[in-house]
Amino acid sequence: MSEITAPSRSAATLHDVAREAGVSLATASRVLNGSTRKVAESYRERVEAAAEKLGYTANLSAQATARGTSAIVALLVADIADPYFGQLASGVARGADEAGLVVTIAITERDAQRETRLVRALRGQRPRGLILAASRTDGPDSVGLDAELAAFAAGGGQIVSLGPDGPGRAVSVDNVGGATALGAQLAALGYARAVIVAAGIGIRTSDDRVAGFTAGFTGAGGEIQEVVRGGFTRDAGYDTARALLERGLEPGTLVFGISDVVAIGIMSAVRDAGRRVGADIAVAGFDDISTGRDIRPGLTTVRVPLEDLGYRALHAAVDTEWAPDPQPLPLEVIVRGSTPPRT
Amino acid sequence: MSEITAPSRSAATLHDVAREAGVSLATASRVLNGSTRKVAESYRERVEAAAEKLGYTANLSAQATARGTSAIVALLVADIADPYFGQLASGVARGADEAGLVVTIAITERDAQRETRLVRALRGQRPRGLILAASRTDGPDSVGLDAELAAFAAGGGQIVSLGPDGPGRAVSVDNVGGATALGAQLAALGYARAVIVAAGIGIRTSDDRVAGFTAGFTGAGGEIQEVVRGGFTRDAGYDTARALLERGLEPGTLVFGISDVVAIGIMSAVRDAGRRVGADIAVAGFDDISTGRDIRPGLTTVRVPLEDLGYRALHAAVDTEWAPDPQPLPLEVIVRGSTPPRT
DNA sequence: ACGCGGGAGGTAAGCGTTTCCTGACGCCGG
DNA sequence: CCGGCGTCAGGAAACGCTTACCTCCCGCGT
Repeated sequence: MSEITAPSRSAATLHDVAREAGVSLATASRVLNGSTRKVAESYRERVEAAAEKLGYTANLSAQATARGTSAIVALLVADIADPYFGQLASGVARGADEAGLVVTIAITERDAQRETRLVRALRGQRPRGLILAASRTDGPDSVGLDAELAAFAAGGGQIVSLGPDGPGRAVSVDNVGGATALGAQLAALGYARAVIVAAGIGIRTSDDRVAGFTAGFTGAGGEIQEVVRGGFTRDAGYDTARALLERGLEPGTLVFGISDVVAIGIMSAVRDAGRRVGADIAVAGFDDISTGRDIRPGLTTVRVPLEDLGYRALHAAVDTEWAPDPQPLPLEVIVRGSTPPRT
Repeated sequence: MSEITAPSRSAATLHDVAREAGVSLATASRVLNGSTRKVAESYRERVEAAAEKLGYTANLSAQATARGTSAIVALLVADIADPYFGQLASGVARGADEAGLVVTIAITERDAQRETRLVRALRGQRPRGLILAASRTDGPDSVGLDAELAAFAAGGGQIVSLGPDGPGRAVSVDNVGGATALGAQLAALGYARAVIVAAGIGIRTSDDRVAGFTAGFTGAGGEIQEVVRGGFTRDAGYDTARALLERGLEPGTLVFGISDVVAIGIMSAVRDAGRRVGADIAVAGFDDISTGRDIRPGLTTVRVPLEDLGYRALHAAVDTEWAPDPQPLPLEVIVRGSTPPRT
């Protein structure tokens, strides 16, 4: 037992530990926070015991200022309640945990100004890396963002973009290839007419999927009747599909939603219009979020390894050695009941 | 134009700004980072211009060490890909953004040891508050956790628990009341027999919902045939329901899943067993996650304002003035197609 | 004209760590 | 027995920021 430890209002510091162990700050630091230097076993034990006793945990902020580098990775997503981003974030978090890093998360709500503001706020933490998962458009609003990102990069931070042409390192999947395969396979199933519910023009993910699907579908003899624009949300899918249905949609038409979330909205709109998903109006999506397994009919889609993608993004953000994947991750088409064979 | 600014490998510091503006550190600090003291307009402008020019953003780590208090709130969830936690996290993030705080997130994967480790890691950031949303059990593993939480609280951090009897401030909903209402309403719909698929004994949320549902259902003349134990996941629901179905389940039985995620698993199991959800086996859940809207039949459930809950949790974590809600948030029963009237 | 008070900028002492550098000590070879 | 060298603990200077305190100056009252 040592002196009475006042139930302090602030956490134990390294100083406290050193005093308790009867060693210098330097020694305590070396023992507790990975230094390459050797410390005599007896000292080491004393320090460890003291730390344990006091419940000491290094103050990461102080560590960051002293070391000039933080143990933080920032993640920017459009909407964490969206399963797409949820699964992605899962992978990021797993990788961060393995690497002993902490993830801070911010939500853009798909608002460019907000995104700029958030990047600026996150920049304050001097994170090692910043993962941009909020599929953003390069509209006029992006100028402020670019400045923030440039400042971040200038400060030595690593930017990672999901998708092939964002700033920083890129982690991407083969949207074009996956969509092409999907289109071809659905045409082979007997679909002749398709409508695409896409997001805005200029959003690379959307554009690639539209292009791929179009190529695959028409290449196999199908016809794209229309590409309508919504967004990446369930409600966008619902509303867009609803408008489509009101204008009239022939039975047997296939509606391709740019993502599963959109496709799920489409399915609901179809049903609310009194039509049957599958038998009457076929629906396909993209991503294979886990919900797709549980809705009926099951949603035909393209499987994207979202968690894996998040994991890769994390590594792209923090590894010093990094090479872009030689080719984007290949994707797999999954046919379920929402697109029954049509013969 | 001033001297040549080397494209530095590290971000601009307050020092740089002060030099650029030709003022002292103190003045620059006062201008840029909220101080009560007045600074002459001319100085203010100079500093602001310099900051703008250099793309300066305060180093939050340094700020935290200097001020002795961080702008961070930590959030611990079981699984961020689970829509329940996703919606919750949404509310937390929104509140944090409003309050100018940053959220760091960690994922327990429902593993008590991991949770302990994560709390320790998060503690390193000296967050203002720690929101415990990972519904944890108070098993033997919790002793390490309790020590970490105590240490966190001793350091002046505010702990917030979701649910009525965790450590720190509590933010909770009226699980008992909601479940009672649900049970009563379903009994009134004509259901006479129910099976409950719950999580482990000792998990308060599960216990409360079981107790409430039982009270409501039996109170209105129904009979609880069995309470089986799984977990809070979709797969737990699926597997448990599957076992139940293999043992035989009379048509007209109601299966109450402890959460929507579980109920969705149950629905899939029912269908995979060749039975019909609703007409044959009725299913009800709890939470009203957004997926419930899009599956067919719609899932009967109790609406929990998850995002709002997250928002409240954030405020419980950071507000100095705080009083527990006089009574837990009331909940609303939502009857959908998964429990058709049975007459 | 002088003294005094108050307003506002600067100086410097922290905050909790890391890390460079000094210096004590022990061991070896000559 | 002494010098040299290697080892390892400790002192102290950073890191980027905040803030208590000091100082200076201006304007006012008498």
